[in-house]
Amino acid sequence: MTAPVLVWFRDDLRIADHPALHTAAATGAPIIGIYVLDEESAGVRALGGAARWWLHHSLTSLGERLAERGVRLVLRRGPAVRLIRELVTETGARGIHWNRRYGKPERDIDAELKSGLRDEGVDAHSHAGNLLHEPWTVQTGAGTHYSVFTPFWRACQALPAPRLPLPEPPRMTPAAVDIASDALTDWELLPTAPDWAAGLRTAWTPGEPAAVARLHEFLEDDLSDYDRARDEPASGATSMISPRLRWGEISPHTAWHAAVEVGGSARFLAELGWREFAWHTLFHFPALADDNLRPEFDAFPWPPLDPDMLVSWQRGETGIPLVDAGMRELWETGHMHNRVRMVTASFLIKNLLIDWRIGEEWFWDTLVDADAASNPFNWQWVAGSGADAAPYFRVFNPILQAEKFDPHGEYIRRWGGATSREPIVDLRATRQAALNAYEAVKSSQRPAR
DNA sequence: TGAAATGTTGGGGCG
DNA sequence: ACGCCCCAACATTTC
Repeated sequence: MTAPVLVWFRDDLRIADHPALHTAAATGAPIIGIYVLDEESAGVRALGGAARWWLHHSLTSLGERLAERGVRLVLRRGPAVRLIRELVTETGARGIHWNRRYGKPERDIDAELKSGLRDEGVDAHSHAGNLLHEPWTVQTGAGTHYSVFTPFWRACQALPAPRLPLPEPPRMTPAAVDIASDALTDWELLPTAPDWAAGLRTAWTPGEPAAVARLHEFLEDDLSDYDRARDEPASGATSMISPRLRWGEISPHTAWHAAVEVGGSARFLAELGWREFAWHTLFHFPALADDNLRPEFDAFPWPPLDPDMLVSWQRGETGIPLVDAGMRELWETGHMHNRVRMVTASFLIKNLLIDWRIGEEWFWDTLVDADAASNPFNWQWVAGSGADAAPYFRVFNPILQAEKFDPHGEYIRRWGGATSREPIVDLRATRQAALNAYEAVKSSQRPAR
Protein backbone atom coordinates (compact mmCIF):
# COMPACT_ATOMS: atom_id res chain seq x y z
CA MET A 1 0.00 0.00 0.00
CA THR A 2 1.31 3.45 -0.89
CA ALA A 3 2.10 5.67 2.07
CA PRO A 4 -0.26 8.68 2.21
CA VAL A 5 0.61 12.36 2.09
CA LEU A 6 -0.98 14.71 4.60
CA VAL A 7 -2.33 18.15 3.76
CA TRP A 8 -2.57 20.32 6.83
CA PHE A 9 -5.31 22.93 6.35
CA ARG A 10 -5.05 26.05 8.47
CA ASP A 11 -6.19 29.49 7.28
CA ASP A 12 -6.80 28.16 3.78
CA LEU A 13 -10.12 26.32 3.86
CA ARG A 14 -10.39 25.87 0.10
CA ILE A 15 -9.63 23.45 -2.69
CA ALA A 16 -8.84 25.79 -5.58
CA ASP A 17 -5.53 27.66 -5.64
CA HIS A 18 -4.26 25.68 -2.69
CA PRO A 19 -0.54 25.10 -3.36
CA ALA A 20 -0.12 22.55 -0.57
CA LEU A 21 -3.10 20.47 -1.70
CA HIS A 22 -2.16 20.87 -5.33
CA THR A 23 1.40 19.69 -4.78
CA ALA A 24 0.35 16.80 -2.59
CA ALA A 25 -2.26 15.67 -5.11
CA ALA A 26 0.28 15.86 -7.93
CA THR A 27 2.46 13.25 -6.20
CA GLY A 28 -0.31 10.73 -6.88
CA ALA A 29 -0.08 9.46 -3.31
CA PRO A 30 -3.27 9.01 -1.28
CA ILE A 31 -4.29 12.28 0.38
CA ILE A 32 -5.49 12.86 3.93
CA GLY A 33 -6.65 16.32 4.96
CA ILE A 34 -6.01 17.50 8.53
CA TYR A 35 -7.35 20.40 10.57
CA VAL A 36 -6.03 21.05 14.08
CA LEU A 37 -7.84 23.30 16.52
CA ASP A 38 -4.88 24.46 18.60
CA GLU A 39 -5.94 26.26 21.76
CA GLU A 40 -2.90 25.21 23.77
CA SER A 41 0.35 26.12 22.04
CA ALA A 42 2.19 29.06 23.56
CA GLY A 43 1.36 32.43 22.06
CA VAL A 44 -1.41 31.24 19.75
CA ARG A 45 -4.33 33.59 20.14
CA ALA A 46 -7.66 31.97 21.04
CA LEU A 47 -10.33 32.46 18.40
CA GLY A 48 -13.09 34.96 19.06
CA GLY A 49 -16.74 33.94 19.24
CA ALA A 50 -17.68 35.07 15.74
CA ALA A 51 -14.57 33.41 14.34
CA ARG A 52 -15.51 30.12 15.96
CA TRP A 53 -18.94 30.32 14.36
CA TRP A 54 -17.41 30.91 10.93
CA LEU A 55 -14.82 28.19 11.40
CA HIS A 56 -17.49 25.60 12.23
CA HIS A 57 -19.40 26.24 9.03
CA SER A 58 -16.36 26.64 6.82
CA LEU A 59 -14.91 23.35 8.07
CA THR A 60 -18.23 21.68 7.42
CA SER A 61 -18.18 22.96 3.87
CA LEU A 62 -14.56 21.97 3.28
CA GLY A 63 -15.10 18.53 4.76
CA GLU A 64 -18.05 17.92 2.44
CA ARG A 65 -16.21 19.13 -0.62
CA LEU A 66 -13.20 16.95 0.13
CA ALA A 67 -15.44 13.97 0.85
CA GLU A 68 -17.14 14.40 -2.53
CA ARG A 69 -13.67 13.96 -4.01
CA GLY A 70 -12.88 10.94 -1.90
CA VAL A 71 -10.62 12.75 0.57
CA ARG A 72 -11.13 12.72 4.32
CA LEU A 73 -10.74 15.78 6.51
CA VAL A 74 -9.50 14.60 9.90
CA LEU A 75 -10.17 16.89 12.84
CA ARG A 76 -8.02 16.95 15.97
CA ARG A 77 -7.87 19.34 18.91
CA GLY A 78 -4.72 20.09 20.89
CA PRO A 79 -1.17 21.36 20.55
CA ALA A 80 -0.26 21.23 16.88
CA VAL A 81 3.31 19.97 17.13
CA ARG A 82 2.37 16.90 19.12
CA LEU A 83 -0.82 16.15 17.18
CA ILE A 84 0.74 16.44 13.75
CA ARG A 85 3.59 14.16 14.76
CA GLU A 86 1.08 11.64 16.09
CA LEU A 87 -0.89 11.81 12.87
CA VAL A 88 2.22 11.22 10.80
CA THR A 89 2.94 8.12 12.87
CA GLU A 90 -0.65 6.86 12.84
CA THR A 91 -1.03 7.20 9.10
CA GLY A 92 2.50 6.19 8.14
CA ALA A 93 2.59 9.32 6.01
CA ARG A 94 5.70 9.89 3.97
CA GLY A 95 5.06 13.57 3.45
CA ILE A 96 3.10 16.58 4.70
CA HIS A 97 2.29 19.85 2.97
CA TRP A 98 0.95 23.12 4.30
CA ASN A 99 0.62 26.74 3.24
CA ARG A 100 2.67 29.16 5.30
CA ARG A 101 1.48 31.20 8.23
CA TYR A 102 3.09 34.50 9.14
CA GLY A 103 2.42 35.11 12.84
CA LYS A 104 5.33 34.39 15.17
CA PRO A 105 3.80 31.63 17.34
CA GLU A 106 2.56 29.85 14.22
CA ARG A 107 5.90 30.22 12.45
CA ASP A 108 7.65 28.75 15.46
CA ILE A 109 5.31 25.76 15.48
CA ASP A 110 5.73 25.19 11.78
CA ALA A 111 9.53 25.53 11.91
CA GLU A 112 9.81 23.09 14.80
CA LEU A 113 7.61 20.58 13.02
CA LYS A 114 9.36 20.91 9.71
CA SER A 115 12.85 20.31 11.05
CA GLY A 116 11.70 17.54 13.38
CA LEU A 117 9.82 15.69 10.66
CA ARG A 118 12.61 16.08 8.13
CA ASP A 119 15.07 14.62 10.63
CA GLU A 120 12.87 11.55 10.63
CA GLY A 121 12.77 11.37 6.87
CA VAL A 122 9.28 12.78 6.44
CA ASP A 123 8.98 15.06 3.46
CA ALA A 124 7.64 18.24 5.10
CA HIS A 125 6.95 21.15 2.74
CA SER A 126 5.62 24.64 3.24
CA HIS A 127 4.10 26.62 0.37
CA ALA A 128 3.23 30.24 -0.34
CA GLY A 129 -0.53 30.34 -0.52
CA ASN A 130 -2.07 33.15 1.45
CA LEU A 131 -0.20 36.33 0.50
CA LEU A 132 0.56 37.84 -2.89
CA HIS A 133 4.13 38.52 -1.76
CA GLU A 134 6.05 36.81 1.00
CA PRO A 135 6.73 39.42 3.70
CA TRP A 136 10.52 39.13 3.51
CA THR A 137 10.58 39.68 -0.25
CA VAL A 138 9.34 43.26 -0.03
CA GLN A 139 12.30 45.39 0.98
CA THR A 140 13.38 49.00 0.85
CA GLY A 141 16.53 49.99 -0.96
CA ALA A 142 18.26 49.85 2.40
CA GLY A 143 17.18 46.25 2.89
CA THR A 144 14.68 47.01 5.66
CA HIS A 145 10.94 46.46 5.78
CA TYR A 146 8.45 49.20 4.93
CA SER A 147 6.58 51.36 7.39
CA VAL A 148 4.57 53.49 4.94
CA PHE A 149 1.93 52.00 2.69
CA THR A 150 2.52 53.86 -0.58
CA PRO A 151 6.19 52.94 -1.03
CA PHE A 152 5.41 49.43 0.20
CA TRP A 153 2.73 48.99 -2.42
CA ARG A 154 4.87 50.54 -5.12
CA ALA A 155 7.62 48.06 -4.28
CA CYS A 156 5.12 45.20 -4.44
CA GLN A 157 4.07 46.25 -7.89
CA ALA A 158 7.68 46.36 -9.03
CA LEU A 159 7.99 42.69 -8.07
CA PRO A 160 6.96 39.95 -10.49
CA ALA A 161 3.15 39.89 -10.77
CA PRO A 162 1.31 37.52 -8.43
CA ARG A 163 1.24 34.02 -9.92
CA LEU A 164 -1.95 32.83 -11.58
CA PRO A 165 -4.28 30.85 -9.33
CA LEU A 166 -3.85 27.10 -9.43
CA PRO A 167 -6.84 25.05 -10.51
CA GLU A 168 -8.53 22.62 -8.20
CA PRO A 169 -6.43 19.42 -8.26
CA PRO A 170 -7.72 17.43 -11.24
CA ARG A 171 -7.43 14.15 -9.39
CA MET A 172 -6.93 13.19 -5.78
CA THR A 173 -6.22 9.65 -4.64
CA PRO A 174 -8.29 8.57 -1.65
CA ALA A 175 -6.39 7.10 1.31
CA ALA A 176 -7.34 3.66 2.56
CA VAL A 177 -6.08 4.31 6.08
CA ASP A 178 -8.84 4.43 8.67
CA ILE A 179 -8.02 7.09 11.18
CA ALA A 180 -10.00 8.68 13.95
CA SER A 181 -11.36 12.20 13.73
CA ASP A 182 -13.02 14.39 16.32
CA ALA A 183 -16.66 15.18 15.68
CA LEU A 184 -16.88 18.85 14.76
CA THR A 185 -19.83 19.35 17.10
CA ASP A 186 -17.67 18.21 20.02
CA TRP A 187 -15.56 21.30 19.51
CA GLU A 188 -18.57 23.39 20.48
CA LEU A 189 -17.67 26.21 18.15
CA LEU A 190 -21.29 27.33 17.80
CA PRO A 191 -22.95 29.46 20.46
CA THR A 192 -25.74 27.96 22.51
CA ALA A 193 -27.46 29.48 25.52
CA PRO A 194 -27.75 32.08 24.20
CA ASP A 195 -27.59 31.46 20.48
CA TRP A 196 -26.52 34.90 19.35
CA ALA A 197 -25.66 33.78 15.81
CA ALA A 198 -29.03 34.31 14.10
CA GLY A 199 -27.83 37.53 12.49
CA LEU A 200 -24.67 35.83 11.28
CA ARG A 201 -26.65 33.02 9.69
CA THR A 202 -28.76 35.60 7.85
CA ALA A 203 -25.77 37.62 6.70
CA TRP A 204 -23.35 34.91 5.62
CA THR A 205 -22.83 31.60 3.93
CA PRO A 206 -19.33 30.41 4.88
CA GLY A 207 -17.45 28.09 2.55
CA GLU A 208 -15.58 28.22 -0.73
CA PRO A 209 -18.53 28.07 -3.18
CA ALA A 210 -20.29 31.06 -1.60
CA ALA A 211 -16.98 32.94 -1.45
CA VAL A 212 -16.37 32.48 -5.16
CA ALA A 213 -19.96 33.41 -5.96
CA ARG A 214 -19.74 36.62 -3.95
CA LEU A 215 -16.44 37.61 -5.53
CA HIS A 216 -17.92 37.35 -9.00
CA GLU A 217 -21.11 39.11 -8.02
CA PHE A 218 -19.02 41.96 -6.63
CA LEU A 219 -16.84 42.18 -9.72
CA GLU A 220 -19.86 42.27 -12.02
CA ASP A 221 -22.08 44.60 -10.03
CA ASP A 222 -19.88 46.86 -7.94
CA LEU A 223 -16.35 47.17 -9.27
CA SER A 224 -17.09 49.87 -11.86
CA ASP A 225 -18.34 52.33 -9.24
CA TYR A 226 -16.13 51.04 -6.43
CA ASP A 227 -13.94 54.11 -5.95
CA ARG A 228 -16.91 56.30 -5.13
CA ALA A 229 -19.41 53.94 -3.54
CA ARG A 230 -16.97 52.03 -1.32
CA ASP A 231 -17.00 54.87 1.19
CA GLU A 232 -20.77 54.94 1.62
CA PRO A 233 -21.74 52.30 4.15
CA ALA A 234 -25.34 52.14 2.92
CA SER A 235 -24.32 51.35 -0.66
CA GLY A 236 -23.46 47.68 -0.28
CA ALA A 237 -20.66 48.29 -2.78
CA THR A 238 -17.82 46.74 -0.85
CA SER A 239 -16.64 43.25 -1.73
CA MET A 240 -17.49 41.56 1.57
CA ILE A 241 -14.67 39.11 0.89
CA SER A 242 -12.70 39.93 4.06
CA PRO A 243 -13.90 36.86 5.99
CA ARG A 244 -13.37 34.73 2.92
CA LEU A 245 -9.77 35.90 2.74
CA ARG A 246 -9.38 35.55 6.50
CA TRP A 247 -10.37 31.87 6.35
CA GLY A 248 -8.74 31.32 3.02
CA GLU A 249 -11.92 30.27 1.27
CA ILE A 250 -10.51 32.24 -1.62
CA SER A 251 -6.89 33.23 -2.08
CA PRO A 252 -5.70 36.78 -2.70
CA HIS A 253 -4.33 35.53 -6.01
CA THR A 254 -7.80 34.49 -7.09
CA ALA A 255 -9.26 37.85 -6.08
CA TRP A 256 -6.40 39.74 -7.71
CA HIS A 257 -6.54 38.06 -11.08
CA ALA A 258 -10.33 37.98 -11.22
CA ALA A 259 -10.39 41.74 -10.65
CA VAL A 260 -7.64 42.41 -13.18
CA GLU A 261 -9.44 40.33 -15.79
CA VAL A 262 -12.52 42.54 -15.64
CA GLY A 263 -10.51 45.72 -15.95
CA GLY A 264 -9.42 46.07 -12.34
CA SER A 265 -9.76 48.97 -9.98
CA ALA A 266 -6.54 50.33 -8.56
CA ARG A 267 -8.48 51.13 -5.44
CA PHE A 268 -9.77 47.61 -4.94
CA LEU A 269 -6.34 46.11 -5.64
CA ALA A 270 -4.88 48.52 -3.09
CA GLU A 271 -7.30 47.13 -0.51
CA LEU A 272 -5.69 43.75 -1.09
CA GLY A 273 -2.45 45.71 -0.68
CA TRP A 274 -3.44 46.92 2.79
CA ARG A 275 -4.01 43.32 3.78
CA GLU A 276 -0.51 42.50 2.52
CA PHE A 277 0.91 45.48 4.38
CA ALA A 278 -0.71 44.38 7.64
CA TRP A 279 0.89 40.93 7.36
CA HIS A 280 4.19 42.48 6.31
CA THR A 281 4.03 44.61 9.46
CA LEU A 282 3.10 41.69 11.73
CA PHE A 283 5.88 39.56 10.28
CA HIS A 284 8.45 42.19 11.19
CA PHE A 285 6.77 43.24 14.45
CA PRO A 286 5.22 40.15 16.04
CA ALA A 287 3.92 42.03 19.11
CA LEU A 288 1.54 44.06 16.95
CA ALA A 289 -1.53 43.24 19.08
CA ASP A 290 0.21 44.11 22.34
CA ASP A 291 2.77 46.85 21.83
CA ASN A 292 2.66 50.24 20.16
CA LEU A 293 4.43 50.06 16.84
CA ARG A 294 5.69 53.56 17.53
CA PRO A 295 7.26 53.28 20.99
CA GLU A 296 6.76 56.97 21.78
CA PHE A 297 3.08 56.07 22.17
CA ASP A 298 3.99 54.23 25.36
CA ALA A 299 3.85 57.70 26.92
CA PHE A 300 0.16 58.15 26.05
CA PRO A 301 -1.66 58.84 29.33
CA TRP A 302 -4.66 56.49 29.17
CA PRO A 303 -7.00 57.35 32.03
CA PRO A 304 -8.43 54.55 34.22
CA LEU A 305 -11.00 52.55 32.28
CA ASP A 306 -14.61 53.58 32.76
CA PRO A 307 -16.45 50.26 32.26
CA ASP A 308 -19.82 51.94 31.68
CA MET A 309 -18.41 53.90 28.76
CA LEU A 310 -16.95 50.75 27.25
CA VAL A 311 -20.27 48.90 27.56
CA SER A 312 -22.14 51.80 25.95
CA TRP A 313 -19.78 51.60 23.00
CA GLN A 314 -20.00 47.82 22.73
CA ARG A 315 -23.80 47.90 22.77
CA GLY A 316 -24.16 50.82 20.39
CA GLU A 317 -25.64 53.07 23.04
CA THR A 318 -23.36 56.09 22.82
CA GLY A 319 -25.97 58.50 21.49
CA ILE A 320 -23.79 59.14 18.43
CA PRO A 321 -25.88 57.79 15.53
CA LEU A 322 -23.14 56.57 13.20
CA VAL A 323 -21.18 54.97 16.05
CA ASP A 324 -24.26 53.20 17.39
CA ALA A 325 -25.28 52.00 13.94
CA GLY A 326 -21.83 50.56 13.32
CA MET A 327 -21.58 48.79 16.65
CA ARG A 328 -25.02 47.27 16.09
CA GLU A 329 -24.12 46.12 12.60
CA LEU A 330 -21.09 44.45 14.14
CA TRP A 331 -23.06 42.69 16.86
CA GLU A 332 -25.79 41.63 14.48
CA THR A 333 -23.70 40.42 11.54
CA GLY A 334 -20.11 39.97 12.69
CA HIS A 335 -19.09 42.62 10.18
CA MET A 336 -18.85 46.40 9.92
CA HIS A 337 -18.28 48.64 6.92
CA ASN A 338 -14.69 49.79 6.74
CA ARG A 339 -15.36 53.52 7.05
CA VAL A 340 -17.57 52.94 10.06
CA ARG A 341 -14.82 50.83 11.64
CA MET A 342 -12.57 53.88 11.44
CA VAL A 343 -15.24 56.09 12.97
CA THR A 344 -16.20 53.74 15.82
CA ALA A 345 -12.54 53.03 16.61
CA SER A 346 -11.67 56.70 16.59
CA PHE A 347 -14.60 57.38 18.91
CA LEU A 348 -13.50 54.73 21.41
CA ILE A 349 -9.89 55.87 21.45
CA LYS A 350 -10.23 59.61 21.12
CA ASN A 351 -13.61 60.54 22.53
CA LEU A 352 -13.79 57.90 25.27
CA LEU A 353 -9.98 57.77 25.75
CA ILE A 354 -10.07 53.99 25.97
CA ASP A 355 -6.89 52.09 25.07
CA TRP A 356 -6.91 50.78 21.48
CA ARG A 357 -6.08 47.28 22.75
CA ILE A 358 -9.47 47.07 24.47
CA GLY A 359 -11.28 47.96 21.26
CA GLU A 360 -9.10 45.55 19.34
CA GLU A 361 -10.14 42.74 21.65
CA TRP A 362 -13.82 43.50 21.15
CA PHE A 363 -13.43 43.46 17.38
CA TRP A 364 -11.38 40.27 17.67
CA ASP A 365 -14.25 38.62 19.50
CA THR A 366 -17.10 39.92 17.36
CA LEU A 367 -15.79 40.17 13.79
CA VAL A 368 -15.95 37.19 11.46
CA ASP A 369 -12.99 38.59 9.51
CA ALA A 370 -10.53 39.55 12.25
CA ASP A 371 -7.07 38.13 11.68
CA ALA A 372 -3.89 38.44 13.72
CA ALA A 373 -2.47 41.07 11.39
CA SER A 374 -5.25 43.28 10.03
CA ASN A 375 -7.15 43.75 13.27
CA PRO A 376 -4.34 45.10 15.46
CA PHE A 377 -2.76 46.84 12.45
CA ASN A 378 -5.92 48.84 11.75
CA TRP A 379 -6.53 49.65 15.40
CA GLN A 380 -3.01 51.00 15.69
CA TRP A 381 -3.53 52.95 12.49
CA VAL A 382 -6.57 54.66 13.99
CA ALA A 383 -4.86 55.19 17.33
CA GLY A 384 -1.96 56.89 15.58
CA SER A 385 0.55 54.47 17.08
CA GLY A 386 0.77 52.33 13.96
CA ALA A 387 2.27 52.22 10.49
CA ASP A 388 1.52 55.12 8.15
CA ALA A 389 -0.92 56.69 10.58
CA ALA A 390 0.01 60.30 9.86
CA PRO A 391 -1.23 62.60 11.16
CA TYR A 392 -1.11 60.52 14.31
CA PHE A 393 -3.46 62.88 16.19
CA ARG A 394 -6.22 62.70 13.58
CA VAL A 395 -9.64 62.70 15.27
CA PHE A 396 -12.71 61.74 13.27
CA ASN A 397 -15.88 63.73 13.91
CA PRO A 398 -18.63 61.08 13.74
CA ILE A 399 -21.28 63.69 12.96
CA LEU A 400 -19.35 65.08 10.00
CA GLN A 401 -18.47 61.59 8.83
CA ALA A 402 -22.17 60.72 8.81
CA GLU A 403 -22.99 63.87 6.82
CA LYS A 404 -20.32 63.07 4.28
CA PHE A 405 -20.74 59.33 3.86
CA ASP A 406 -24.32 58.62 4.94
CA PRO A 407 -25.99 61.86 3.84
CA HIS A 408 -29.51 60.44 3.79
CA GLY A 409 -29.10 58.60 7.07
CA GLU A 410 -29.86 55.32 5.33
CA TYR A 411 -27.15 53.29 7.05
CA ILE A 412 -27.94 54.83 10.41
CA ARG A 413 -31.63 53.96 10.10
CA ARG A 414 -30.89 50.45 8.87
CA TRP A 415 -29.00 49.61 12.05
CA GLY A 416 -31.11 51.58 14.48
CA GLY A 417 -28.48 54.20 15.18
CA ALA A 418 -30.93 57.09 15.16
CA THR A 419 -31.94 56.96 18.79
CA SER A 420 -33.05 59.95 20.80
CA ARG A 421 -30.42 59.15 23.43
CA GLU A 422 -28.21 62.00 24.56
CA PRO A 423 -24.56 61.61 23.55
CA ILE A 424 -22.59 60.10 26.43
CA VAL A 425 -19.77 62.57 25.82
CA ASP A 426 -19.33 66.03 24.35
CA LEU A 427 -17.49 65.55 21.06
CA ARG A 428 -15.82 68.93 21.12
CA ALA A 429 -14.56 68.72 24.68
CA THR A 430 -13.37 65.11 24.44
CA ARG A 431 -11.62 65.82 21.16
CA GLN A 432 -9.70 68.60 22.89
CA ALA A 433 -8.87 66.29 25.80
CA ALA A 434 -7.49 63.72 23.38
CA LEU A 435 -5.34 66.31 21.65
CA ASN A 436 -4.01 67.33 25.05
CA ALA A 437 -3.19 63.69 25.80
CA TYR A 438 -1.34 63.42 22.49
CA GLU A 439 0.92 66.18 23.75
CA ALA A 440 2.54 63.56 25.99
CA VAL A 441 3.45 61.55 22.91
CA LYS A 442 4.87 64.58 21.19
CA SER A 443 7.02 65.60 24.14
CA SER A 444 8.29 62.05 24.62
CA GLN A 445 9.59 62.20 21.05
CA ARG A 446 11.95 64.98 21.97
CA PRO A 447 15.40 63.75 22.91
CA ALA A 448 16.15 64.04 26.59
CA ARG A 449 18.69 66.66 27.51
C1' DT B 1 -8.60 56.89 4.28
C1' DG B 2 -9.36 64.56 9.27
C1' DA B 3 -11.07 68.48 11.45
C1' DA B 4 -10.84 73.00 12.80
C1' DA B 5 -8.62 77.28 12.66
C1' DT B 6 -6.72 80.62 9.94
C1' DG B 7 -5.70 82.96 5.62
C1' DT B 8 -6.99 84.53 0.90
C1' DT B 9 -9.86 85.94 -2.71
C1' DG B 10 -13.40 87.76 -5.33
C1' DG B 11 -18.29 89.05 -6.13
C1' DG B 12 -21.91 91.97 -4.81
C1' DG B 13 -24.33 95.43 -1.90
C1' DC B 14 -24.08 99.95 -0.76
C1' DG B 15 -22.88 104.68 0.32
C1' DA C 1 -17.56 104.92 -10.98
C1' DC C 2 -15.26 103.86 -6.94
C1' DG C 3 -13.85 102.25 -2.42
C1' DC C 4 -15.26 99.85 1.40
C1' DC C 5 -17.18 96.09 3.76
C1' DC C 6 -19.20 91.60 4.24
C1' DC C 7 -18.91 86.99 3.64
C1' DA C 8 -19.04 82.74 1.13
C1' DA C 9 -15.92 79.75 -1.06
C1' DC C 10 -11.80 77.98 -1.35
C1' DA C 11 -6.86 77.17 0.14
C1' DT C 12 -3.45 76.62 3.65
C1' DT C 13 -1.85 75.74 8.16
C1' DT C 14 -2.16 73.79 12.54
C1' DC C 15 -3.59 70.52 15.82
